[in-house]
Amino acid sequence: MNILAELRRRFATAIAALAPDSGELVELVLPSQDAKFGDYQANCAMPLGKKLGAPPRQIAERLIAALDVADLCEPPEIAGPGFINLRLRAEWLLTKLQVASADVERRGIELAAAPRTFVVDYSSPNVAKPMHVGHIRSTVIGDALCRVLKFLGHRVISDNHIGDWGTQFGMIIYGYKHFVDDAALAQAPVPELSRLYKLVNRLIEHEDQRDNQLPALRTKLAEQMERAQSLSAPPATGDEKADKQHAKKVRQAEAVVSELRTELAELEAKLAAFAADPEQSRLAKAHPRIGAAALAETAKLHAGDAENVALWRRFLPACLEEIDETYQMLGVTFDHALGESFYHDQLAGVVEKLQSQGIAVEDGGAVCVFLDGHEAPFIVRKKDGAFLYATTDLATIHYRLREWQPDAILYVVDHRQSLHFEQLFSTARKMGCGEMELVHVSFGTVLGEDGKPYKTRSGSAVGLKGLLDEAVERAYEIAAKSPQITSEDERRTAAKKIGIGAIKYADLAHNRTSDYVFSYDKMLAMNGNTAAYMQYSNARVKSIFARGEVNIAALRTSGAKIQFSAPAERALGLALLQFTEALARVASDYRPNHLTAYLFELASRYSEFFEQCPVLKAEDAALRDSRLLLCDLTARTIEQGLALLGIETVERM
RNA sequence: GCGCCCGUAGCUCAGUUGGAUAGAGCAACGGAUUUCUAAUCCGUUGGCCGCAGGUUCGAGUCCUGCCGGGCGCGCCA
Repeated sequence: MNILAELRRRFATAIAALAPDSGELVELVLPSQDAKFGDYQANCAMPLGKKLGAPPRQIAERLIAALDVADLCEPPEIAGPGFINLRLRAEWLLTKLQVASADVERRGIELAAAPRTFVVDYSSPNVAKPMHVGHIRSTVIGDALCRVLKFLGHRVISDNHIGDWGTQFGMIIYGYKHFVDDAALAQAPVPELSRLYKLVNRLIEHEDQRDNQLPALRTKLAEQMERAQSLSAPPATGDEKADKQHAKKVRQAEAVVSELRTELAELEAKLAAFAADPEQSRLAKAHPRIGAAALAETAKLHAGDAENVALWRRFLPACLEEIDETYQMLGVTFDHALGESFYHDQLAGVVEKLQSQGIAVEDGGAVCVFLDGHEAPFIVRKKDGAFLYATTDLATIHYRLREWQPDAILYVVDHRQSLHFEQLFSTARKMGCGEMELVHVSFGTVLGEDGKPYKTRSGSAVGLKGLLDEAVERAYEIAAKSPQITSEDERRTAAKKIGIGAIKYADLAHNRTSDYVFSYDKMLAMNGNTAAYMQYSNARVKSIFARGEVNIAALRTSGAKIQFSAPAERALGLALLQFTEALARVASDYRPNHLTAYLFELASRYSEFFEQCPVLKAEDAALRDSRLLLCDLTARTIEQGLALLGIETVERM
């Protein structure tokens, strides 16, 4: 039951009676922020008053007269400039709670009246490269969105657009041809391939740092120093504004120089450290221009070279296995994992189509799409003939359109790629993709406690597996503290659920559009808006049934009635009925933090209830049953809510 | 140079798309209780919502300009 939607339906009729073309004003029916203003409030009398040229309070009266809510609300009240405050009738709430309680399958949550088809594109790691902290948000947010949309009755197709056809594979092939340890490969392919990738990657990185980055940085530093120098002796113009702007430019130029200096020092230190390792320097000397060589292997693969294609076929399963291990740990699955390689034979066709439609033109040897509002073109074919991820993404849209006819494709990808998606979507629309909604579900960066992007001390990306392991390890301490858990086995299982849950919840609880600071201590805290707190709340609620030896499943369908004997019960009951609204919000703006906020709110309502209302020691059996049912519905809501976030619960904690 | 995003309590973050007196957790301080799991609950302190204008019944939210920060910008993904 979606109370808000129901109230809006009722108001739509009333508004139409006053002003036929003001349907959008139903959006101004909202949950009240303060209980003293009732449960919900309608704020449409003010704009309507303006439109109709009448005092808002008078409009409010006319709205109420035209409004048919007697079955669900107490008589509406007008307050302030014309707010209409609505308080739901207890009997009505109780009826709806009773329905939710008895509905074992879906606890009263209705399926979408108009189901849509969503393709959700998320996670998208590069095979060969170990997954790192940068993949966590996409994976976790995408998974949660899939679960919520599916639960609401939509058709959801999750597709992991893995990078299985790029340069990293060239590196592995190069590594295999020059550094392979055959015995190790035969025994355990995954670690050996991983070793090869890392080795080649490090050599290429070093080469790039030495031959490209270092000189470039030096040049840039010299330029900027010169610039700072030339700025530092300004002619005082007497114009205050111009002088201020000049001073700002000087400050900025100096800051840039100091930043570049630090950068240069760091780079030099890295190169020195590399040179100090005799084995590494030997390899670097033995493999000059390794970057170009790896690219050549990639090019051969793309060109269909028999040996490289065979190696690709041979190595890919092992690489996927490695990734799957992480997904298993996270409890994340996909309907499809159609990677870049799946589209490689469709790319030429995409470019041809763009050109024949006159959307793309050749420019400087490359095939480009020039778009309004963008200076830089969207390049779909390089001058050397190779295709880019822009090309693959367009081919992917075509394939999805043809194969699944989606109403929307969601790309759960970090915000730095927003320009790419703007261009991609514009180009796709030019090519024609109907009414389909294309959404970049963007998110911010995971930061360390210093406020900078989360990195290891040496400056490399933090491996995802290690990150998860550490969370589980730390969660073990929580499990070990529980007097409820007695077996080592249960402790281990609980630690996994608490640790993984903590990481996921911390991520999902933040507004995805902002960056957030990664902190084990905060995410594993037993207080506040964390998974551990929610899991603990749930375990505590459920412990009541065991202690009271209650067969709660039987009670649900026994016909026992829920009643409100105290304000805390009513407040809890109302919160329980608002679960649907939270889910609807998640689905409408693709933001799971609406659900975490709801769950935390629900847990607070439950705490107050639990404090004020004895359950097992209730005055009489009927009240005890009623409260048990409220407890049960709370636990089921928390469990269902966490499950929709991809988070498991524990029985004891 | 151009474009996008951000600035809310000491810290970490919400703020239902323009609604009433801006919220939560942590930290600090003060209370409660013979526990249904004290991993609790209640209260107090703490805010020029970066600054200045504007729009209107009403602005943390919208528009403009500044200040401060992040990110991106032709052949990487």
